[in-house]
Amino acid sequence: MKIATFNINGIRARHQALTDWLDEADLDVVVLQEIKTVDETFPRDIIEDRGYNLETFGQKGFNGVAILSKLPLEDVRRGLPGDDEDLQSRWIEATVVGKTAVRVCGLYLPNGNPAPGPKYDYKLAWMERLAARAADLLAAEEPALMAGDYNVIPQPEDAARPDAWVKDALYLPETREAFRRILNLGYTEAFRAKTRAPGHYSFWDYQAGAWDRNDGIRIDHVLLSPQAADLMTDIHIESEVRGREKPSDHVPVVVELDA
DNA sequence: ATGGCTAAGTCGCTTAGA
Repeated sequence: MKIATFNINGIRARHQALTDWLDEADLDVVVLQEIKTVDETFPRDIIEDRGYNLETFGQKGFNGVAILSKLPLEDVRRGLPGDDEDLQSRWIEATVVGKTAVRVCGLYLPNGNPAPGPKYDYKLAWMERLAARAADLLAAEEPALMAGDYNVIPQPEDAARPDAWVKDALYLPETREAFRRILNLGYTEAFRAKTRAPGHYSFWDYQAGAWDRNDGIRIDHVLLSPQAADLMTDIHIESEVRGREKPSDHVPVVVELDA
């Protein structure tokens, strides 16, 4: 089962980039972030015409997540539990049944800048709620994964210029601690299970020629429950996508499970 | 401390992103 996460940065502005990639990548499941539209104006046809089932959790203008799957999507849930007042669309999950059933969660973790401030408080509170959901998923003792734009640079080797990020919400010690707390519940960070090498990024800013200078950061992650980690056969970052026409500022991360 | 770019809504600027 090939599962990808991709922050698309506006689904309506990214028809070509998304469909070109979908047509060549041969995926079973995709979680998308920053669709930046309500469900009513999501371009369902470009997805469904390619044989995907589709579940969206949109929002006007910002945020918004979706799950695409060639297999049926079962028991779909929208919204991260733990705060009924939270109106931002940043979490969707569903079960995909291949050889094995896999609980697939797609997430768009808050950016949190500027820090300190209310946006950073929201980020940390959201990460607390994520930890609670993550613990519940582990308790099920089944293959589960949480994939998406975490807006967390876990380690210095995950940035081309770590010094430039020391006061940023993506890299503050408290952010990285909260991310580690989730990992330490018992999750495997899929990409780091494959390699400790520096220089692998998933985001390059549109500004200042960041792509041309390879001034990137790795903030799109896949976390695996132990039962899912046992099934992982490969993972890679599709950085080449960033160099195409009218790209997202993020690139897809693709994990393969024997499931 | 920055804000060189991009998307979307409020539609000629502002907000948000990271």
